Amino acid sequence: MAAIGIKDSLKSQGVRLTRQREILLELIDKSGKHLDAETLFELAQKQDPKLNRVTVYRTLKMLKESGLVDELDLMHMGGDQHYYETRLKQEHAHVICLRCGKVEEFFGEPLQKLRRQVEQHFGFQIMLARTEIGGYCAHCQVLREQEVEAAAALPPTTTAKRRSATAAVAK
Amino acid sequence: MAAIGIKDSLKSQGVRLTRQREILLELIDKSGKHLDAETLFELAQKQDPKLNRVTVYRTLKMLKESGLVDELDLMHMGGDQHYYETRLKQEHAHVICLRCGKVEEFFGEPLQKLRRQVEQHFGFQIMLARTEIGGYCAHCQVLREQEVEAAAALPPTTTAKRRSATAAVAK
DNA sequence: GTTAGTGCAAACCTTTTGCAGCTCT
DNA sequence: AGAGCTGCAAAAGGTTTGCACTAAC
Repeated sequence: MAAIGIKDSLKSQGVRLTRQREILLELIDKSGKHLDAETLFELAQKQDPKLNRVTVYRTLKMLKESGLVDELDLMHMGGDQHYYETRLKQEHAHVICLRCGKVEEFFGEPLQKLRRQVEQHFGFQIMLARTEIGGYCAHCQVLREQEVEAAAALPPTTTAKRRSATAAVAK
Repeated sequence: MAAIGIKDSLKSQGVRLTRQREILLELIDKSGKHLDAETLFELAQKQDPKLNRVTVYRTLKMLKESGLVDELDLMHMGGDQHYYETRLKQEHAHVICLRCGKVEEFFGEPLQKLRRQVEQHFGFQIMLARTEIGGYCAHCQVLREQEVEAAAALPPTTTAKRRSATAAVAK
């Protein structure tokens, strides 16, 4: 398990490996990706009911600052919380369906190319990069089409406003 | 001024053009880019002291949902607030210096290429995309180098922790 | 004249901070 | 032993909501 890599990295930085951190590290690394603080907290509490939410935040902050995990927004799909994933060697974009919430990852050379171009163009030293793409997945495109039509047909209440409402995106 | 385009777009959606919205629209469109809600609020208040902060949030939300402005995080440089810019035809990445806070914009074909690849690869319908790159600008790289060395030299207090602290990034 | 939009106050949600006590190393 | 870490409570920061009043069309 890759969590060992993280543990070693932390130890070499003089960070204490507490019971709480062991739990959180395991969860972040093993559980499916893109956990937010609250979810991580709930999972951790199952293993240690005493573990406090604050510890989760403190640990995430530390991991983020150590460059061991990346913080994502995922287009604020479910509110304004942040999501976390262990940092991969390979840069990737997150593709988020605004209807079903599914998150896909996309690896491709345009990302590396972009990186190189920015470094050259600005003489910039890149520490972290994040690409998030929001839209509708193949499956939801047709469902959304139906929803839009249904909404436009039924309520003869407001007229013009109706159209724009279909562009609204869950916050 | 481009704000007219936005106004027309709103009118065609049946959105009322109030005095408050006129003020906010002008500001968003004319003022330098990347305003956050609070700054926008302060600017707007100079023109109308009665204008409420809540109206700013409501207006931004509406513009965002109408696809007229884009919401940015800018790597959470100054906290967790969001930044806004009128949506450009041309997609671009935001390059943020983590030391001085300067934000550069980068236009380049890798962004279009990435977009096309994601659409093809997943059969995805892209509604919005965001690329943010954090690091150190040419100017701050040397300054940071000095700061890091100074920090490593002076305080002989904590030992190992010292090294990791240099990796810490302003939140 | 309607209905959308505004202001105000209060709530909400996520994240941070202060401090006393606990625990890794 | 002792600095680092945790838990608890409380605060902070950003954003949203309920409701009565106002103003745009």
